[in-house]
Amino acid sequence: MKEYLWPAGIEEAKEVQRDLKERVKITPLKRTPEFIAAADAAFSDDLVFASATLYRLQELICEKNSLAKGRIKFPYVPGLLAFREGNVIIEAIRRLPVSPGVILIDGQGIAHPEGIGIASHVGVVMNIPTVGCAKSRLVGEYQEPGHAKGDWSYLYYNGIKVGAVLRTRRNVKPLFISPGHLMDIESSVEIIMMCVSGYRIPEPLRTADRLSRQMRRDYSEGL
DNA sequence: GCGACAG
DNA sequence: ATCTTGTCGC
Ligand SMILES: [Mg+2]
Repeated sequence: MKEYLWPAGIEEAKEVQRDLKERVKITPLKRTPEFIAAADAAFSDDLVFASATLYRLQELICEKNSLAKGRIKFPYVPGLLAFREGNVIIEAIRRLPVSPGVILIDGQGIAHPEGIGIASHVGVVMNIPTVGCAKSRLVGEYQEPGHAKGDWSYLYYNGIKVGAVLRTRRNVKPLFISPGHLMDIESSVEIIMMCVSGYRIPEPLRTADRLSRQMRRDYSEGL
């Protein structure tokens, strides 16, 4: 009665990361995908509500949504976010009618202490290109980007470029973008900018965020 | 030992 | 992330 029932403890989780990080591939995205997906999660006392949404990238129009639910199996530990919401998010993405050409994840890609944030983790597991889109910094140094929409600067970690600090809206706090898998920094910035519709957060992620919270609401109300 | 620390 | 009303600024 003192044991936590996690699939993997802190140490085991780190071992999984050491294994997965070797499979992360950073490379420019050749062709612009037709479909892009975004995923996010909301929480209640002991449940994880994940959602995934599918958009046509060029038109930026929503095509489909999907959901998945599970029990919380891991605490939030900076650097180990994937073990808290990764699995449920992956299940939600798998429930989409078509496999997306690229996925946006709420969190870091390789801009992570071990080079394997949740976006990279999900990308490697699903073997699909992913982009990490975080609202704040986990690691790295950078110079404040210009104040105009589209301005950005590189994010460095241990002297290496690991991402971009991107202004998606004029005079508003920038986003921390980093490639997850089968993607590079420049391609990531391009993809994100194609998804900004006037708000700081890219449209698909705004939708995923709303869906997961709506799901939690409906569930708590017994719907 | 202290401070930092995605969601 | 979540708990929550009003308030400031573009
Ligand atoms: Mg989130």
